[in-house]
Amino acid sequence: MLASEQFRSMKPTAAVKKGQKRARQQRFAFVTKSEVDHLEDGYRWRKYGQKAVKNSPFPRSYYRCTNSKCTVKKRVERSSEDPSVVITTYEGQHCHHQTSFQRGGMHFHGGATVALAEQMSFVSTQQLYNLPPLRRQQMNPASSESVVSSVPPSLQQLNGGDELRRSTSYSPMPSAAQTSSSSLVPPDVSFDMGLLGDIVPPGVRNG
DNA sequence: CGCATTTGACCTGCGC
DNA sequence: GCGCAGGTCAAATGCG
Repeated sequence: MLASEQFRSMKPTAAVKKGQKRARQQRFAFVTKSEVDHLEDGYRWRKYGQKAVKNSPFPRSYYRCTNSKCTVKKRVERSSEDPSVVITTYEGQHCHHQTSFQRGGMHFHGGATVALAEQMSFVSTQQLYNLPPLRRQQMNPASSESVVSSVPPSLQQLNGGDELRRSTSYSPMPSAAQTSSSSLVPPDVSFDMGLLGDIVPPGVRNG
């Protein structure tokens, strides 16, 4: 309570920072079928806020990359239509490698991560935010291979490639496809997007 | 002890 | 100009 009062006095500083809010950054929306809100995507996220949104009965959570040099933000909200569907919106791009995928990581629950990743389906930002078209190679069915190959080998190593690759190689998730017509990418690609961190860059960074 | 999460309040932008 | 909704901050609290 008292803290709040002190807080107010220093609020002005916040106003200054607000300017960043309007900054146009690359945004990527993912539709993930999961029971948990906090999806493991290979990075460490720190929750900095939670807000109830109008369109959904579920609160929206705001996460920020724990890397002080990384300005990537993530919004996580559940679909009002399908509570089991989690919509994750990434904003910005990572300037570092994954950190939480390391074995023994406090927040890394191996199986869960993979399970989630495989269920991830990329949704064109345009569909959700009506943003200008993004150059996404993933959009081309024929390029799916190139997408997979675009995954930095080092990434797979970081993640314990063998384990992940095995996990991502299993059968597609029909449920995910049903979740939204936007799941136009195969499981492998979906997973790729799940680790977006360094993925974002190729086709979009220049965009 | 350090880090992550929770929570309430404040600020900004947009629509009416 | 006012109100609403979204987004962010920082102190407090909890957990490992």
